[in-house]
Amino acid sequence: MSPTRWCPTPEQLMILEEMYNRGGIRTPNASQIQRITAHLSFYGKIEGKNVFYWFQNHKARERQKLRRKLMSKQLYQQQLLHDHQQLYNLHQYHDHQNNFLGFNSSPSPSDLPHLSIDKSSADYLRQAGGVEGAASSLEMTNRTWKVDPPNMYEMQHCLMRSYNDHDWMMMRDSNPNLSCCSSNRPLKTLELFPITTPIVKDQQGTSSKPTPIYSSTSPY
Amino acid sequence: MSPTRWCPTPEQLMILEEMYNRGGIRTPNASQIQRITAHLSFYGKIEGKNVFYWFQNHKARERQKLRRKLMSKQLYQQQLLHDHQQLYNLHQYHDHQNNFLGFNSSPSPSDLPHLSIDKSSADYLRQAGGVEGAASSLEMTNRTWKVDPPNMYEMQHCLMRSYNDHDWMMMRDSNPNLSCCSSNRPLKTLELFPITTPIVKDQQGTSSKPTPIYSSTSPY
DNA sequence: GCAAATTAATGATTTATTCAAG
DNA sequence: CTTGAATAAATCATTAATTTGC
Repeated sequence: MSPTRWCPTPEQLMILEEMYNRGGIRTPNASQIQRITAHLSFYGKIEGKNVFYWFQNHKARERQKLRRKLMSKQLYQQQLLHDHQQLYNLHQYHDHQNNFLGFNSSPSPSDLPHLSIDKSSADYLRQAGGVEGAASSLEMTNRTWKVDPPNMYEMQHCLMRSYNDHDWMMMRDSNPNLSCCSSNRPLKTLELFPITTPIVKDQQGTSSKPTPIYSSTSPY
Repeated sequence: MSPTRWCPTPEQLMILEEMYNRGGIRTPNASQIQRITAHLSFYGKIEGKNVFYWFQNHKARERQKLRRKLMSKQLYQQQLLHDHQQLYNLHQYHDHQNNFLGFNSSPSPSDLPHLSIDKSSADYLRQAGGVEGAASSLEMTNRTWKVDPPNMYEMQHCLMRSYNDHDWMMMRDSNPNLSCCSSNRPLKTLELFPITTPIVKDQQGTSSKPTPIYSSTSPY
């Protein structure tokens, strides 16, 4: 039927987040998942596994965010200290990113009563003893900071460069060949114009978890 | 900054499309990208990232087109008529899908033979590079965190299975090869153009990542 | 014909989801 | 479970088509 992956509707997402934040649900068990799924299916197609995965990942990533936040706070304080010491040096720190921007501006569930989970729902969904301290609804964006790059490009993506066109990124070229375990070779430069014809296996569709291009969801 | 974006010449575009359609290239690895870039640079300015993005976008948009096409054919209204009433009934709706099947029926236009990639081109593009990724040291401290203890229910590794309803979870399994079917990754497409020795056999689904290319998410 | 105005394509980024190793 | 990495989807942003009025 639908070869596409689950794409949560805003309502679904909101409900899920409500369950996470207010309901304190972290790792719903099978029957909980089923109930949640049934509930959410009103707002769009969804399967139990989607719910499961969502909670898994959301929990993991909330923790990650929290940790990162603490970390950056530490760094920030260190930085402050450091800056303070060097206040009168000639160094100028240009604007220190801070472009972690938003807070989620999603409407609170109270604004959309129909979407909110009512207490009874939350109750029956709540797992026994499952409510944790719950970092609760701090929603931060994933974005942290970017090191301000000498040039515009060097952003994400490992090592993107902008100057020469062939020096765009340090492309690791894994050769999933068998030899991978026998000896670790040092990095070698890639030749742009290979002289010989490669014997190689690889390219899409070979080698272990292939490049195979195609995820199962692809109708190709 | 970003003065202007890449604007592919007709020749470049044609070659890229040839590579995509006839060559079956979808996600070129690093060395392939370099070679393609080198090749295309004859026809105009281009960098590796342009090639990378092109394949990303083209793949995504082709899939999108296809999906739309399929979508319109199939009764799509079932989803829309999912009413709220049904929710609280003891509905047993099966969302059996698991079926994707299409195979791309290789569109094959090449009206300008002199621009099409010839065999040698395709060959060298299939060469696998030899550089192995530098080992990145993981410094992640394992933090202690009491997992939500109450319900570490049976799931975890695959015991999630049908309850009364559909079996919705196939989860990853220690043995992902067999029987997994619904919508998990490791399915491969056949090569449209097995130019090089097709190593049909490889260690199925075990270890070894696909050709890494680069990550699109690393502002962390 | 021809630009300003609109719209469609598509290059480039960012975000979300999945995979699979530890 | 936790987590980094890979990938797909969504989105942003700019260029090309195209429409429209003159």
